[in-house]
Amino acid sequence: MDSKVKKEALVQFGRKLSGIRKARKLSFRKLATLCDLDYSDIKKFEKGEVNITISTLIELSIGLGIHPKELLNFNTDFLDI
Amino acid sequence: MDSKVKKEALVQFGRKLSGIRKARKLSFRKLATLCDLDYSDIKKFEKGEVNITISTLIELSIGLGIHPKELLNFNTDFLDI
DNA sequence: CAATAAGTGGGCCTATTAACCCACACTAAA
DNA sequence: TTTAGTGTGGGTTAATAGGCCCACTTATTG
Repeated sequence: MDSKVKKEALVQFGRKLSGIRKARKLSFRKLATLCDLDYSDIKKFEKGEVNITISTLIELSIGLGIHPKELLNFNTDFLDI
Repeated sequence: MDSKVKKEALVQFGRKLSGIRKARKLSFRKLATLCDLDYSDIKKFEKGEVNITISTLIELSIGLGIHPKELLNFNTDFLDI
């Protein structure tokens, strides 16, 4: 797919994740513990550097206590839908 | 993560994708063309055999003309959230 | 009937995700 | 001052997703 769209989607996702984590006042390491993920990876996700899989997204949603779809609840003006 | 939860999430996602595709009366090959994906892979997604990444999910949502979060809009009773 | 489209199952190779670890600087609190 | 917590950047290795291709069977339709 168009790599610009892909990159933008990952950045949007990262911003969403970052916003939710901060709203809960969780540090990277706290969230990582809750999600059973590595703390340094969370940062990479938030920077949009990693094209994560559904299972990782599920882990994040479990750690944050939200529905997985919430993590994709961002603006999609950059998409042709 | 617990592989049972992961498996269940992928199956739920697959069912959702399958339902939306059928509602639009799209064959695997038609949807594959719209999404710029391989037709045999769509089937694997719908069977929950592949832990797809966000960018693939975005491609599917573009092809289906829906918001990406819709593809994760499934029942999450199997999750502890 | 013949041709076209669709469903199904299998396989291959490369890029990269998942899952780790480590080190250092900075801050705040004990 | 020391300790604990945090942000940040960098790295490694095994597993697997992405992106392909092919073959066969089963509708559908012209």
